[in-house]
Amino acid sequence: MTATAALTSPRKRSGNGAVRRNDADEIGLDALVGHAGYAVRRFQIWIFQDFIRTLGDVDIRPTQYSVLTVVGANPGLSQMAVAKRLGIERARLVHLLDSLEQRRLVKRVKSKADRRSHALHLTAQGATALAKFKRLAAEHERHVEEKIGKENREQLLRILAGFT
Amino acid sequence: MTATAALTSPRKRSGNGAVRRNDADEIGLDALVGHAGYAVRRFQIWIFQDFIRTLGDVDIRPTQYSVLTVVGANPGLSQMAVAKRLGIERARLVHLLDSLEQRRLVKRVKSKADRRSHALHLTAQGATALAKFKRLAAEHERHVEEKIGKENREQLLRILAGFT
DNA sequence: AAAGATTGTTGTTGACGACAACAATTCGCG
DNA sequence: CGCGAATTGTTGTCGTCAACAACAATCTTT
Repeated sequence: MTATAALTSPRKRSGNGAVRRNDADEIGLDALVGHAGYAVRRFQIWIFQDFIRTLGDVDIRPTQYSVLTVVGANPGLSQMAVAKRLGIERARLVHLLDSLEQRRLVKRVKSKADRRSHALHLTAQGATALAKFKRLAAEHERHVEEKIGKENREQLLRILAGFT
Repeated sequence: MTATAALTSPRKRSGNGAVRRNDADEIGLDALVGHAGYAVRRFQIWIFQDFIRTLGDVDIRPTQYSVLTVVGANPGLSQMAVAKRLGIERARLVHLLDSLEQRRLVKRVKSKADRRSHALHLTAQGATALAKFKRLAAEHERHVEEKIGKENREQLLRILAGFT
């Protein structure tokens, strides 16, 4: 089960007689191939890069998109509620909202019911912008489908549904 | 397909008559549920937290583990080769190796063949330590299995095999 | 009314990815 | 052969993100 790499193709050699194995595809991952976390991590990096590239023109990153989506679907939520729902630190959400509010996509309304908290709403501008973001995000999702296959993507969503 | 939350359980009310919907399970994610990236991201966070907790006693993080595993399976690799294979910036790998070398788990040997590069090896101490890390990592992997199911984990590894 | 909890905010720390610059060394090509 | 181009390890900066800790303002509990 161990040295997979050492057995196959003839090795390139440099000036002297030393073995060169710099080529990535000859290097075995050993135990790493059995770890879900490694594969998931690599996939997550790929998927975020594609998302960022696909929504590059509108300059929206995955976390910003998730906040806009949730606020759009649940107007009036407090920052605490959004943070809890998305698994974001409330300290971090502060900066995210600062940015989104500066761009006039979201507004913080002082809650009458609980004067500690802010009720979050999309601006009119934010609502139309979000519609565009969703179209681009759907395009990104098609990239994912092309990469891993339609059935695999659906299977993946089913397997991981519990984490949303 | 929209307001899933608004229909069910009776709402808690605060002092006045305002509706409270702070409870996370009442908040809809809207378009987010169809996005693989969101699910993958949440899962990846969960899985890394479990890895870090399970290997907490030995103070090894996922990236460190991946470096040790690859060096252990391919002694003599250059830093560049390891970085490329694992998708790590070579600048970042420098710090990772600094830490691992200080802990006497890895050593950088000046390569005779190419005097620019370092050949990476586990120390004897590093080899026995890695064996322990692998046992703990296998324990972590069982946690994953318990969380999503044996078949689902295998399915996941199959779907994402291309990213390793 | 007093004690305790919650909300938004600010700040710090550390892991991480992306980039840019640099010296030492090797490689490619004329 | 020799010289310019490329590679390797290193240092440094910048921005993202998770995890904490502290704080003032404001509820809630008793």
